[in-house]
Amino acid sequence: MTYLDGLNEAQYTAVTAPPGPVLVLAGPGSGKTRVLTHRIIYLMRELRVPPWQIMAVTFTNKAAREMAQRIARLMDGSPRGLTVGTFHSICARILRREGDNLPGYERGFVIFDTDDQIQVVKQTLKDLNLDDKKFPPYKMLNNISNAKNELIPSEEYAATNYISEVTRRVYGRYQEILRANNAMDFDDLLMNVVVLFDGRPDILQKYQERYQHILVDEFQDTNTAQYGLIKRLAAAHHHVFAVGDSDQSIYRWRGADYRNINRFRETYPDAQMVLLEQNYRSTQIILDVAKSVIKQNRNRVHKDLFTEREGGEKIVVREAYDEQEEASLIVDTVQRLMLENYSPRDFAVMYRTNAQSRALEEAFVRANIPYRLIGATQFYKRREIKDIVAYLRLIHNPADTVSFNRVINTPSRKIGAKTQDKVRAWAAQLALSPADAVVRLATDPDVQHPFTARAANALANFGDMLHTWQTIREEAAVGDLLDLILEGIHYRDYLDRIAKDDDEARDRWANVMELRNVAALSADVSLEDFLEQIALVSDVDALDEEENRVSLLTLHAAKGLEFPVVFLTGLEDGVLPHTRSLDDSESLEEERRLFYVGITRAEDRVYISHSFRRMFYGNWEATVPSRFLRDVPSELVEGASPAVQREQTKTRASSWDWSSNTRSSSGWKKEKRATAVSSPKPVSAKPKYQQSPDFDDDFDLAAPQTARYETGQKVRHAKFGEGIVIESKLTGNDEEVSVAFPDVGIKRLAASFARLEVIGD
DNA sequence: GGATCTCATGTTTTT
DNA sequence: CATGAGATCC
Repeated sequence: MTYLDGLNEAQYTAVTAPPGPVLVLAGPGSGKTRVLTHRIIYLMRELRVPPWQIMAVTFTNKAAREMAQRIARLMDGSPRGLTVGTFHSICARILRREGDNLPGYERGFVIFDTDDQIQVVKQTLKDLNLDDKKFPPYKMLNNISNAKNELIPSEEYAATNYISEVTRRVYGRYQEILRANNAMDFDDLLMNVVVLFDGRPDILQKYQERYQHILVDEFQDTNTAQYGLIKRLAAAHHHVFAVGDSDQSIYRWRGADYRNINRFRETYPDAQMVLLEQNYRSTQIILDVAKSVIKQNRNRVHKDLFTEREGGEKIVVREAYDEQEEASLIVDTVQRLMLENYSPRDFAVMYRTNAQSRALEEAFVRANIPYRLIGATQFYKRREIKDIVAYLRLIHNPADTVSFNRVINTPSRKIGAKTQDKVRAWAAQLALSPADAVVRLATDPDVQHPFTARAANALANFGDMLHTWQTIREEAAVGDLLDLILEGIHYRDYLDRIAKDDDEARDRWANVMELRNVAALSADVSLEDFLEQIALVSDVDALDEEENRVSLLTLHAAKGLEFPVVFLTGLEDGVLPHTRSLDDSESLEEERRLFYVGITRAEDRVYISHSFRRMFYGNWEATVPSRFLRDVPSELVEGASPAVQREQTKTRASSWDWSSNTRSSSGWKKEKRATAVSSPKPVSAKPKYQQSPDFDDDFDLAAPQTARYETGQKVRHAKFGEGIVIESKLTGNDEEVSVAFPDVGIKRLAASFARLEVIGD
């Protein structure tokens, strides 16, 4: 039984538990994926459960992939018929299989993503004559989504006030439109399976018999729909193996409810509970910090995390002056640690909001350290990808009016809004979808239509193309179909036209080619499956995970990952915890869990930073160090306490300009920086008239008022050597100089950091 | 039909 | 500040 050898006692207990409800409370780094995979193998090998009777559910494709891979490795090949997937993909599969039993839907429904949903809500508001200023589409959509996650259909949506009354109507109409488009949104995938099961006990029974064993990962993140789904499937046999950690529940705002963990114990009073408390990731110090942070939350199951990695480096807490300094502190530390055998991939910089990534990126670019931004603009949300996918979707499902609207005049074929309205009205008259109507126009020369010759011609051309694609899509591989589309619509030319510069056009085209590659890779996949795949998969870029780069990511994106060195930034009240959570204790606890998740990602070292001032909506504001820092025991921290650091920053800051042009000369002190900032000394760019006699240039970070470099100047840079200034512009509080260096190429440099020496014009 | 301007807006986002 | 959506102009 080699595969059971390396398990600790608690893991072993969980893996070998007798069939029945099992709840595994797994602390961070306690080997939960290991337990899940080994449990699956145990079921198959020891309990002789056939693989097709096992379903393992995760939230992300990545988690599903990892689990499947680990099983395959341990078993020498993937077991036939084993179901491992996300909630959404498993539900989509069930709905496809039961396509004929779904009231209101036809086979081959498509999946609408968030963008499409917004379009539908806008259409809904128009239909109902509602003002989209008063009822912002995304808010309406949120309400609808929340209702679906709670398994509340539109008819049961409680109209307790004006807003909810409107929401109820919007929700109802929204569903009608989805059905007319033969489309489901993400939430429908879950809810419709539940609805199907509730309406058809025979179908439910079929799946209950098929899936005798159900395993759920990240159980704390389940919402009511997901929990309801599991509960129904397991109602007959109770063979549910749930793994989760309520301390890592950070998706409450998406309907996730960690109380499902308690519900589990109510649903299955005989559930076996297993606590995984041994951590295999972090040092004891890191763990102790994490524990004292999370301890402050109420109503939680206490876990006594421990590790064999005694001691460790103390964590470091630093206050920077502003975001830029915070970023350079981090970059400096990364550079220093890279001299000690760490490589870029060992570092992760985490933040609460995406907006914070900006300053960090700039600092990494400047320092020439490779980084990757995780989860920024998703591949499939890019305009060019959405365009092409819309064509594919329309070919597959002519009822999809959202895609039709997107595509009818993209690239422009001179079919304006007026004509489009006419198309819709005319199609309705013929009882056809707009797409089918346009095809009809192209194929039936006798058809009556209301269009001018010019419009009719343009429409017929489009209809003709559509018709061709529809005809060949049976035989052609998705990749070939895609090529035909690109050619037919001259998409490359279109990109060249709309892009601001060559770079953008090239980027966008590269993305299209990336999509084409994905299509080519799935050569024998049907169009329907391909569309589903790309609708349910978000991270195409997860492919090159092996790249040796520093990771920049939000705390949310960090869950489930681990890094030797972790930087947690923006530990300020208003950022972490976020302003929007300050007046609600539940949200505040979730913010604290975010912090906890961040700390527990680290193996060796944790660096926490906050800055003294931060830009909010265009103005600088002084910050308050995060209340969470008070929960970090000072004996585990290297350096001064936040309060002491704040005093030191104030001393330093008295030299810096507070409101852009006034300077407090009275508090001026000629001392070296109090904290270990090792960034290059900024160069003063103050105009002479502002300088006082005892002015110390070393401390001046204030804005230059005039450009110091101009195009054509010869300059010397300490590292890059001699170069020629090709551009210089003032940016807020600095000057950005582009310099062409013969050996290294063109560099964009911040004048205050680059210390360029002018050597001639 | 496309470019340009103005105005409001402002967490987190596994699918 | 920076972005995006809608209106307005050409």
